[in-house]
Amino acid sequence: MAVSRPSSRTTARAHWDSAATNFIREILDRVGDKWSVLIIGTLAECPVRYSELAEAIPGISPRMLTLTLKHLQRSGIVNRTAYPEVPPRFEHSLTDLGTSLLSTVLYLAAWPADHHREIRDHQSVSDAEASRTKR
Amino acid sequence: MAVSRPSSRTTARAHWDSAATNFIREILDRVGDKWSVLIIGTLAECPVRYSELAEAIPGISPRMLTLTLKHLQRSGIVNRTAYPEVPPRFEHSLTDLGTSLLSTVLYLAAWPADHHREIRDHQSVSDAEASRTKR
DNA sequence: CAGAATCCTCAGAGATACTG
DNA sequence: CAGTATCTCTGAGGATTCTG
Repeated sequence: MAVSRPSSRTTARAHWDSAATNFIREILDRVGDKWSVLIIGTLAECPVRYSELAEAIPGISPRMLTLTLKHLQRSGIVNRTAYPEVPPRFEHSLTDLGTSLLSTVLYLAAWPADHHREIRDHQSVSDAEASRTKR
Repeated sequence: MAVSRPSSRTTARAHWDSAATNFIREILDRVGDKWSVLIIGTLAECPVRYSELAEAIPGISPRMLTLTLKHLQRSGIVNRTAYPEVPPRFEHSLTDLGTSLLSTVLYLAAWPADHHREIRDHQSVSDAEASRTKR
């Protein structure tokens, strides 16, 4: 990662340059929220209608679905195509950029799957500690 | 990604099962916030003291640094070691779990770097559209 | 069907000041 | 040095209702 390490010996520690933090913000702005990843994952295979999205993602409100979709469209992740039919149909699909993002997100989602045991083991330990210090 | 696709033909669309959404929540809980990734990245190479972290991460308040560190400790990402010296010294380092998370986060951070051009190109397009519709 | 508008709330984030 | 303790305030997100 792009961390600048000043050559001067007076500053012993590296610090984040603004470019690196901007990269972090860039992805977190796109996939750091509650719904984006789920939407991106749902659009993975084929174009999806608004109501299908709402059905596929339990718990999302129409408001959040619309807002997140707009956000993803602005970010160039999602395409929205209108079909002037009756009843009206709007299909949402991933752009090329969105597809590339999907693959990194899949990588991300693999982490808790791969480390399931370590995560669970740690939790029992730290829960025990918490109850001990509380007493 | 673990998406269940019901075999019944009445439901055309896949929907997220709770295990899959839990995986998403799991990482987002850990790296979805503003500071966690920066802290994890700073701890990458060697143990770091509290004040070094504060210096390395511009703009973080003591409160957020403490809060995020505690959160990461609870999650088993970060170790905190106290050295009973004068002046007191506390070193924070990545656990094994934290190191594994770091590598997936580095992968994540590569995305905006790799797609820098596409992202920028799209932004000029959508900005132009925005100003056109606004008029 | 696919949303837009409106209202509400409450957790997260910052600033500031204090302490073992 | 390495944190707490308060206070405040913004804004993400939910519920509900209305519309092209």
